[in-house]
Amino acid sequence: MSDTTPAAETAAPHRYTAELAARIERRWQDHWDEHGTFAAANPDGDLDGQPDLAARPKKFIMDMFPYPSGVGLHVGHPLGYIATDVFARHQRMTGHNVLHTLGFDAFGLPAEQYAVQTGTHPRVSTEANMANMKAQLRRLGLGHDRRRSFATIDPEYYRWTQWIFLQIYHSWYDPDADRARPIDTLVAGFEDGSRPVPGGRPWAELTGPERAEILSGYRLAYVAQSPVNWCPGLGTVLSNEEVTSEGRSERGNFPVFKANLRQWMMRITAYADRLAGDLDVLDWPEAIKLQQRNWIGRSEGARVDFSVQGRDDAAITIFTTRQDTLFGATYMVLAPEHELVESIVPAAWPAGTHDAWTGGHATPAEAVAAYRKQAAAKSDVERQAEAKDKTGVFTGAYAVNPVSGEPVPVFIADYVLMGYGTGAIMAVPAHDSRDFAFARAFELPMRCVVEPGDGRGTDPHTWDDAFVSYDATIVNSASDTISLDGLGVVDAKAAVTTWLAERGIGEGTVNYRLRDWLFSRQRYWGEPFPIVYDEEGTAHAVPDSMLPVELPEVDDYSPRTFDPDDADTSPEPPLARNEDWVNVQLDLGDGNGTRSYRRETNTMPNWAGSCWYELRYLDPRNSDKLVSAEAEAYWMGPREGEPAGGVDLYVGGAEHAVLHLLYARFWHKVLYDLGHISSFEPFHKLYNQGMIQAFVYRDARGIAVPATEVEERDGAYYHDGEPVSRLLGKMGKSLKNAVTPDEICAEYGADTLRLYEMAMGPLDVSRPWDTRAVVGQYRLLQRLWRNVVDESTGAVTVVDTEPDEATLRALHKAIDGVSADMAHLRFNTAIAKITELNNTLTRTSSGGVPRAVVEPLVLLIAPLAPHFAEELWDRLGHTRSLAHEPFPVADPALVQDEAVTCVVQVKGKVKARLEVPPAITDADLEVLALAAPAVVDAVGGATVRKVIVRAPKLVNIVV
RNA sequence: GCCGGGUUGGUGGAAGGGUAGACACGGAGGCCUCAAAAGUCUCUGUCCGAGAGGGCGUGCGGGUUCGAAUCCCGCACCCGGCACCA
Repeated sequence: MSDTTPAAETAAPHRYTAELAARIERRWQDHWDEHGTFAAANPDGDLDGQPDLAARPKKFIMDMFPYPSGVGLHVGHPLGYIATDVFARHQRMTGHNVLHTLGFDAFGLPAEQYAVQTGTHPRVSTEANMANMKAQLRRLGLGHDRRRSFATIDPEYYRWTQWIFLQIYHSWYDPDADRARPIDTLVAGFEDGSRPVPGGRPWAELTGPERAEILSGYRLAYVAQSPVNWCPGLGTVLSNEEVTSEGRSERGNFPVFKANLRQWMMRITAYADRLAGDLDVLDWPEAIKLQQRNWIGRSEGARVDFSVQGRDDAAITIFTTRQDTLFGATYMVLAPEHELVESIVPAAWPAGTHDAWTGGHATPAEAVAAYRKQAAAKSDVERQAEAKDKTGVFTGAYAVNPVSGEPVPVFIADYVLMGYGTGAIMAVPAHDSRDFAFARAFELPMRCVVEPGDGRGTDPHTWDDAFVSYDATIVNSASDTISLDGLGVVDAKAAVTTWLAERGIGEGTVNYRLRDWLFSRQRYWGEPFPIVYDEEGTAHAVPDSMLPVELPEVDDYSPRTFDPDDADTSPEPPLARNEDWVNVQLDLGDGNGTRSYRRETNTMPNWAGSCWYELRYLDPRNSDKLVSAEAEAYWMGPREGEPAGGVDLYVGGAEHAVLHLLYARFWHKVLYDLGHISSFEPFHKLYNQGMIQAFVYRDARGIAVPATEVEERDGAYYHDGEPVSRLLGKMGKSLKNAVTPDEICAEYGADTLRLYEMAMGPLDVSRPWDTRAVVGQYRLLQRLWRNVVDESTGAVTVVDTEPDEATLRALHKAIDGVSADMAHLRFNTAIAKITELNNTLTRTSSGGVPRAVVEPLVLLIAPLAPHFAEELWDRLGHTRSLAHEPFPVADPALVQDEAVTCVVQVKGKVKARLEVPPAITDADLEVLALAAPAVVDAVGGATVRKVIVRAPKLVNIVV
């Protein structure tokens, strides 16, 4: 494995080799474990005991925890873990009480699929995978507080996941208080009459199921019959967030169909506004904030009622963001599923109905029924593929444009979605490209009400597309009661909104793209719902005292999957097969005594466990509460610079931008509203690490060949003599390009691997792995080792003489730079500065390196190469781990060089370099520069028009 | 289509509007060695030149500035997100 031959080992038995690195690493990993070096102290509770630690400023540093997959880690996986470890170690050395640990997200599809593949129980394979991953991670020297680690599959953990579910279930969103409150407060309102009961009947007269049905409309977790994403290939339903824009499952890439099913939902839409608004106080990458904002899709506009001609009792309510174009609404469209459609359809086509509008049907009822059937049969994918071709049919009904009083025909068309806004729109073909396309196809009238600024004229019939602009003037928009002509878009909107509100036919509203979160899955390997159903089918919560509802042992835990393309299938939860578990006799403590119940057989999605794990790290053994108030306030409470509170640094992949991060924020806010925690955001600072990529080599058939067997000749690549293509891609077993941390550790040691991963480039950027280049960091450690230890005797060679001033300046410059880089996660440049300093020492200190320089240097590299640094620190005569040793602090007086190179430019070109003192004045420098021979030559007697002096680094002479 | 982010040597990458290419890999050469490995030293953007030196250079085209990889405008390409959301 090592490059060293036996002969060299005899010559240099104390060289820093892979073997020595392995010994050192094992030794220090054991030492840290034995001494609990990375234990973070809580202010109280069973993790207390180190008051001096708990008195320090805290830093809560977190990684997105892993799924314990069966294939093991490749070098890309630990990138973020190493980065947080380096940061955590640096923070520990700058006087912080640091909480850094790692748990496992062990429920869910990947674990289950692997278990199914290997034919073992998910718990058995998952636990084996976790043990394997823990061993792989331990080898990297990650400084985790092991006492705080757990897995989401631990019953003691998912007991609290179920508890939180019940908290959400037992809550409703009070719009007046703008927060979640216990459902009891709602019931109390219904009982005493202070809040009208939906349906109008007194609460006392309602039956149990009727009450349950009403409360379902308020609960933050509720069961509803609704169109959901059904994925036969996975055998489960999926949330909107888990379906790609191509209408396929994010996992497995199977087709997804709309099916109308009774499923658990989470009322995340109640939090849409806060989830969008609170992003402002978070220190997150703008790209991620933007993705969340887009997903939530807040849009301000107005609700407008259009009366239906000949029907005093019916009005069509639409949502628009362009109420300023109301005069331009020349027709309306309802979604095919809209509930009003049937009631507005007349018996016969109105006289003079355009042929193109009827779809060739004899009556409106026939036309509507045919179109509805056709629309329902279309999958989302088909619907999207045909997005450009607008289809629809006239309902035979006319509505009235409320401002102009003109009749407008009402269509149904599938380009209007039932799930957004009110499922109905006013169509303004002149100023909306979709309406324009539809109007062209159906020969509908258009009216220009926003003056085009591009010289196309005001006759829409001559246009190629709609004129869409927010920066333009309204025209053609006047009636007896209102005129918008001459107003800008913003003012016109305000005027229309006011006008509508005065007449009670509309108001300004806000709409969201976000839908409620589909929360149940038909899987075995997930948290059971703490819910049972009585004989009438009414859901009841399992009382807290009966938690956790444990996942039963079953013989057949594999999901029932189907032909991926067969939409005519329906989900079958594996738990439903277990009648003994499903049918129970329970006393729920609600006064009804022991009764028969059926358990809920769906399980929670794998996002559930990751929705709150940050909180459990704080107080992992608490059996009374999910987290003690003191621990939560200490580690996550709001404070200066972190107004929402939360984790100080959360590192993970950008692929969780919407899913995990949105769900976790939602749960956190519910817990905050209910008074369980003091922070109202879970993650204050978020950082997305890049991906480690690897070259994928493919032969003529397009099949990946093992990357290690590929040879390069003259810029081309060959495998077994055959040419292969090369493309940068992901690293993975299936692409035959995976490099494991174990291989690199064996060949160079974990410290080299850590350094290499951190030195490759900025943490947030993706870059290709290059095994050949790892040796560079190995050489750095060897050179630094040699500056301290004699390779043949093992003796420490540092000297106690004072370093010269140049060395001292180099040291303090490095300290200064490395400190700033560490604090800002710029580990690549920190390593460059350490390398530079070490190279300087190697070059200048042949008689032994002064201890006063080596010791700070060892501390500088300690967060990056901790075992290596601990070993040298020990050999330098220190008896305690350096984990809590103060990080070196630069002396400002020594940070600057004694002399700096000043560049003298003439017309922007460098003509001379001067060595000048850093404190030189502009005036002195100008004199020096103008006198330099090379400058005199370059100026050549021309008139100096201007001299720009930026002492001490630059002079620019303009002639 | 809309919204983000990016494009710097053979490679990964450095550069608060002020010496472009730090640090590292790879490559070339020297030293050490019987030899090799390891180590170490020098060179390594590109073109012209024996050399001193000079020209050109941060995806392309403009602009602002004494000075632009960096700021502004336009374009090309790559990556990511959303996608009939009214």
